[in-house]
Amino acid sequence: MLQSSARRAEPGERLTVGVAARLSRYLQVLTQARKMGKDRISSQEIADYTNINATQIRRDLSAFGKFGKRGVGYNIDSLLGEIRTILRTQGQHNIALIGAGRLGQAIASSPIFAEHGINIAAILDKDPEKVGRRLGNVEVSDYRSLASIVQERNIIVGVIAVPADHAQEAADDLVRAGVKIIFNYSEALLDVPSDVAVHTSNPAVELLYALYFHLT
Amino acid sequence: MLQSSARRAEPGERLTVGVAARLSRYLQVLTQARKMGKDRISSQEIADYTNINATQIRRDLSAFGKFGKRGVGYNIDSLLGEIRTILRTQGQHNIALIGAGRLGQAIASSPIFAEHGINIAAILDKDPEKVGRRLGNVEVSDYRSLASIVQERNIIVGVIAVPADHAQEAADDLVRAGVKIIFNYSEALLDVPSDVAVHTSNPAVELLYALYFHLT
DNA sequence: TAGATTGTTAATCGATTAACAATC
DNA sequence: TAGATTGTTAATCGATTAACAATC
Repeated sequence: MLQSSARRAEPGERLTVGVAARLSRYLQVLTQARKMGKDRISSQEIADYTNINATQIRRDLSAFGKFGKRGVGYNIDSLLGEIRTILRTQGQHNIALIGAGRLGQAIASSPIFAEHGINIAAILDKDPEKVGRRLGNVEVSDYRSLASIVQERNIIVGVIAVPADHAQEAADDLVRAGVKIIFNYSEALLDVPSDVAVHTSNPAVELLYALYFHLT
Repeated sequence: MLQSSARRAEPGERLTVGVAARLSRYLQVLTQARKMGKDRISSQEIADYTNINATQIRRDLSAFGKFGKRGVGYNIDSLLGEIRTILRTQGQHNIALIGAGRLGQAIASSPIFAEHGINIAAILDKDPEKVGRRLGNVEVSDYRSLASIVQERNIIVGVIAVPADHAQEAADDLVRAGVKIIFNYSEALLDVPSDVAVHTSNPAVELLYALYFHLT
């Protein structure tokens, strides 16, 4: 028997939610560490930046292969490649940004998406003043052309950066255009069909939760 | 023996990370549902908005008391009060926003913090052009007065909304001023003492993770 | 070699879920 | 009453952690 008792994940196997979330965070740390000129990193260093236990990190990684060197750590470039393969995020992904207001402008001008191979392929707004202007590298399009743009530019994610009172309308239009993943930066609760995934980002909620651990 | 086998949490007991995170999310849903004019809600409705299992929600809540009515659901106002008591977030909390650029402006003009009793008590920027202007209800202060403002205005949280290359400097200055909770909206990794909690928000990382479940 | 760090085990703890009686 | 939904049990599964041999 060559098979050891340690379980190694099958290639086609689906990750659990927890593992996928943690691998994504390792990806961010590795990306930044590389930018800072490092070429290797230990599980303890990743732990310091993510607040994820170092043993857990080694365990997560060793489920897919032996990526590290004992006594040395992990090579950042090769680990980045391994995790991208596991998460299947090697390619380029196109997203549409709804809303060219202050938040939309902040998102469009941030390098945060490009760094991870995510391409803002369209920015849409209803305001004629904003249509035609450039934000980042993208020209703002008329909101009414949402459906055709989603189809033409192969967009799979919609990012909602409009005030709460227009968020549901944007979600409805994205769903009608065929988008299955929505990131919601308004505080509104969105009603969508069950095959559409909504991620609502609410800094205030995260803050309340952080405060709890500070106050106790 | 009046004591049942179901364990009820002690008043002084510390919540686990998972419970505190989920309670915070219930808080958000309840806040929004109330704004939409509802006065009661079922565990299934909360489940639909949070993607947290309805049984888990009932279990989380029943650990602290019998807050619902069978056949009816939960009263939104009273449940809000109960959760706020559990999370000890009844009061007003003061935060400082570092950076009055596009992201800072978006955060300052959003109702998302005020809705949860979080008060943006100061906004700081290095740019003389921005100092003195008003964002939301707050006048932008000179970055150099950070330390004195943190002390005077009883600020316990710093929100970093500056470009990555200035984020570490902002973190260092916040730590020196005595702030123990930092929200980092840049993509930089921050080095801070171990008694300071850093929450880095990275939409790209969350997106990669959402994509994984979409693609598989 | 000596020191550092991985990969793995084993044990524990909390999260998750289906099912259903209780009860509004 | 009939229908709906909570509160609770019981069973399972994944997360977490300390410890340490393997090995770079």
